[in-house]
Amino acid sequence: MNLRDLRYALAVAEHRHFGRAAELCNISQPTLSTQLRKLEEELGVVLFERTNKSVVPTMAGEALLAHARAAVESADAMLALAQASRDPLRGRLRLGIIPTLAPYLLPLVFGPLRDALPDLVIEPWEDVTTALLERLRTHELDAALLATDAEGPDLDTQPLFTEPFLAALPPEHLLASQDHVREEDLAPDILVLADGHCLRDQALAACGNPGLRAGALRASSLSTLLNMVAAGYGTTLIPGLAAGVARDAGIALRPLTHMTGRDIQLVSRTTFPRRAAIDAIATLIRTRLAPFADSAAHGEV
Amino acid sequence: MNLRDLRYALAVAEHRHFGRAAELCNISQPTLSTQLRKLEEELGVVLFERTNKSVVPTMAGEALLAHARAAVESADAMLALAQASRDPLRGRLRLGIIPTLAPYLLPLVFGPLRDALPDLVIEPWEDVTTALLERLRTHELDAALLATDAEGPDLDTQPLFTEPFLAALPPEHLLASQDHVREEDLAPDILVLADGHCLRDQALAACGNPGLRAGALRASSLSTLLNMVAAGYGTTLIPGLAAGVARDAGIALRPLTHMTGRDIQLVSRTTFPRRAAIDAIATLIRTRLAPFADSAAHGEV
DNA sequence: CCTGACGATAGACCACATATATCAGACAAC
DNA sequence: GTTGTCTGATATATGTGGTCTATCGTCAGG
Repeated sequence: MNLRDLRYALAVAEHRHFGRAAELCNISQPTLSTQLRKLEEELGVVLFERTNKSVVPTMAGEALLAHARAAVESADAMLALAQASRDPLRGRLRLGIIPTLAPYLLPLVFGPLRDALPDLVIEPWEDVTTALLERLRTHELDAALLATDAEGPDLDTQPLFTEPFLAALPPEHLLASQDHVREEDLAPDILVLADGHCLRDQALAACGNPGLRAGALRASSLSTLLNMVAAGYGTTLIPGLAAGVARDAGIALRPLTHMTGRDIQLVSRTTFPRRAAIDAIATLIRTRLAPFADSAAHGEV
Repeated sequence: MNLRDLRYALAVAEHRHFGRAAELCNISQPTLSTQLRKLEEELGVVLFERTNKSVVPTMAGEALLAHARAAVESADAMLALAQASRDPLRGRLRLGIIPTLAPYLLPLVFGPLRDALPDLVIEPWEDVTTALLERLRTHELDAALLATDAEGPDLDTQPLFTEPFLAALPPEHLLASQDHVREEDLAPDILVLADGHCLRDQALAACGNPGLRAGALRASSLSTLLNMVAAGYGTTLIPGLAAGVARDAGIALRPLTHMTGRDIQLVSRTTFPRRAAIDAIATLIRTRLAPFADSAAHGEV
């Protein structure tokens, strides 16, 4: 059975006239007659009682045509939705973001994104890198903002910007008297995030992977970590975009001697069909973060 | 767009595997790939993200496939209904019957009809001949039981049985003393039905078309007419099947000299597709009325 | 009787769905 | 590495079937 034939039958039912129905369907009258007869044969039911003067649906025909109408309407709804879905810059886009980036980056780019891509509904999802990659691979996310390289031929990585790390110190800390802080000097009393956060590994690596005290703090969020530093419990290493919040908390910030930092990437599946949306987001974030990157390069965070 | 392609897409969505989906659709895998790609091109939307290892619907695809599923389900419902409607002896059949026949014939045949054609739901409709023919021509009825020939090439007439007329007399009437009554003798004080009833015309014609007294009764039903005769207001001529009721009302019945009667016909549109149902009804009524016709032929009503 | 309108039918043509054969990439086993 | 297997994509030939034009049969109106 064919949707086309159903449309033909519905046209006949509506106009009760083969010629006019055929014209409306953009086919010839003989074609309409033939196709309708074939449909009736396939169904085993006569849909219309016809004479030279009249075309009237049978009782069974009325009932069957009601279903045909439902089928055609569903198909039309599908076409209409397809029309609306054609634009890759339209519709939902589920974007994963690591927790040490989301609270500081989103306020900078969410408004501009909405302005530039008004039909793109970005749905942020905050989680650690491994969880985001897992969700990306299972199609529960469409893209993710990470601070690590994503391996594998199934994933596509777009570099967005480099975010420098900063030493975060209690104001009264010895190192706070220096203009620059050597990464290794943070090691003795460094506080870090819980397992799974990429920032934890990167911070430790920058300081030469010191052994941590047993039972040392494993902060569940960067916010907690900052409060601990502000309270004087130790030092840490924070991403540049968190500088504002850290300063407001009364923390002393110093650039690092080796200018270590992390590269923020937009990762997506290579097969994801709405590449245009990914590219648009990447471009906008790059543009938006360019001034920050410049100033960071000069240590003016 | 084609229902077939929608089924293909739904099979892929369900199995997330081209090969197995193709097998289920009884087509080859290349065909499925090609058709799905064409569907996506037609819609302008990628329905599935595919790699060598996985096939996953896109978000837009999920939404579109929901509509596709609705369309396919409607089409399947149509096919199922067609299957059920295939039997012409199944379903509703709107049967018109003239008022001077319905009350006496229906009790004889309705039960047997239900037994013989259990899936045929006969919907009786009582009205005078012209109204029934009008409804027949406008497809508001499928068939009609009439006592007159229906003209026109659009109508088909099946004779069922001949119903003899009987003289109906008050018991004390002069003619009641005779074994047979001559039709013309009923003329002087004959009572008839209202305009439109074929029995009125036939009764008057049988009696030689006598002029009626001004303001004479024009009974709205045969039942009323019988009560008037029973009350001694005059004579009339009744159809044979009403004999029982008339006798119960205390009316004297006598066969007529010229054996006048009326031919009961089953009329339907020549184009009506469920001819088998019409024929089955006609056959059953003929069979059921055969004993009556025999006895009537011998005047043993 | 002729004319016009309508749906049905016949025959030719062409598009398109289909199958077979093959390719290209990814992954696992050895 | 190398090979084998599985995946979906692609190429090409083929046959079904939807479409057209031309024509018929029927009925109603002038």
